[in-house]
Amino acid sequence: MSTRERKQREVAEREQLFLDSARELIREDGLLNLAMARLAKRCDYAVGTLYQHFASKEDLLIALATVNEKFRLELFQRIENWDAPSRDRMFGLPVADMIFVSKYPEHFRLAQFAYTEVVWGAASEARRKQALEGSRPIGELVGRIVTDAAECGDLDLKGLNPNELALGPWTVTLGTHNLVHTEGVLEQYDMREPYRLMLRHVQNMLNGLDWQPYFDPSDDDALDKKIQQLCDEVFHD
Amino acid sequence: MSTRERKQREVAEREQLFLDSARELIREDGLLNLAMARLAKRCDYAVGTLYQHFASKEDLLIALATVNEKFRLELFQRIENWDAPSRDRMFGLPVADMIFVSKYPEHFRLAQFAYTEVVWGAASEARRKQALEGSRPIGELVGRIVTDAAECGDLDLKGLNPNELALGPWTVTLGTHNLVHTEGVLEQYDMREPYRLMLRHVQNMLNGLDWQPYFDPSDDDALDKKIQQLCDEVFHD
DNA sequence: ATCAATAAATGAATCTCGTTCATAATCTGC
DNA sequence: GCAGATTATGAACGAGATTCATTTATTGAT
Repeated sequence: MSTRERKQREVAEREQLFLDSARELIREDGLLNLAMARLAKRCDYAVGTLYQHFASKEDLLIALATVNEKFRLELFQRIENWDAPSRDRMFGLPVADMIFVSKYPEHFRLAQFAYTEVVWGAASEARRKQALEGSRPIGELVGRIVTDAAECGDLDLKGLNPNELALGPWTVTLGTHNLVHTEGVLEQYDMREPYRLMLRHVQNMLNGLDWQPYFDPSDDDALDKKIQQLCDEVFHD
Repeated sequence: MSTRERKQREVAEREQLFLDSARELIREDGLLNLAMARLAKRCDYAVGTLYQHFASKEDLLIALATVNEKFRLELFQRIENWDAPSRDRMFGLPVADMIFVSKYPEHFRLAQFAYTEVVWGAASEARRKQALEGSRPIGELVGRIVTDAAECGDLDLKGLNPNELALGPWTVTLGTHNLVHTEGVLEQYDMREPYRLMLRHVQNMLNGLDWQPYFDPSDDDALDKKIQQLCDEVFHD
């Protein structure tokens, strides 16, 4: 029955339109100025229609964060499929995040807010489940890289499970994303290149974990080369 | 003129009352359910009076985050004055954060939100300045510990300035705080003790930075002993 | 003690925005 | 072309942030 399929496609397209426009509006006016009525108007639909897709404003925010993460997962997958030593793949993840941020500059600000108790709690059960389902593959992917490293002898887990070990680099990247979105603070300490420092500190941490082969984080040229290599071999676009 | 002084003290006390009550309300009903009218009522004042202290709701949130950080600074200062090797003092900071969190469990959720562009932007210029002034001593304190470590030979900065180096452990702790307040995620990976992992990963990172003396992060007993030592010698209360 | 001048407190009124739902429009199968 | 079902609409409602005209309290001089 092609009518039903067309219908479904139209609904999906409309949802995409709402989400894309929401992203635009947030970029223009900021997260807290996102108004459901304005969003509906920009899309030439009535507010009621908007509410047929999203149970609440919070529901929409979670949905938006979730679709953003899909693109992030895609970048991560390209890293996973990259034929390189485990340590380079692990290091590739924060590099992928930098690329992700350049495409979705508002994502981590949104995520910070969206996964907050109140927003999370005001989203529908289905939406929350969808969000968790969406983040699971990322966790699994990182877990696989860690497990792989342990199996091939690049890394000793020292009693941690792969997720617990991955938490280290995870907090470094998450903390950096959050600091970047914290007004005034990085400026106060005159740090111009937080993301470059993030990469360096991830390398520091991987060294601290004895993840082989050792990398000299103070060697700026070597870091540049690694990044360049990633861009050439994985993100050539 | 004692009348004027009394007046000023009364105003300051009232401001404290507003802030304390706001903290209570947030703990009870969550951040987004904080209503200015309810807050005023709980304090037995009219909304207009509340607005004589805070230019807006956002202004109040920034003020609240700022006073919380004062207590955090006090804990950090006790670490700084502690007569111990530089590495133990550096490690003491995340331990202080754990104690801080047990006293102000909502602080980092609030901070996450409050330092967001929109809230930050809606606060008064004076309030923002006050917030930055309040955070500066913390940065300086951490910077002093790093500088001290470099000077006494425990640490090689390898081209970073003290703040840039401190950014590493900072992102680990900040990232952890944020993950703790992110609903559903840590549960998904079955991580029961995020703060203990935080300490372990900070040690990993300090090892990666070659901050002497080396510490074995996989030695659970040694970690327990370090924490116990800190509690005995610095936080005996 | 009294009074005018000043400062502070008040809360009803306004405005914005999220959400609902009775009604209108559209679609579906016959 | 039509009855019944489905979907879209936007006016109406409610909650909450903010304002400001009015009331109340304080001060200093007589």
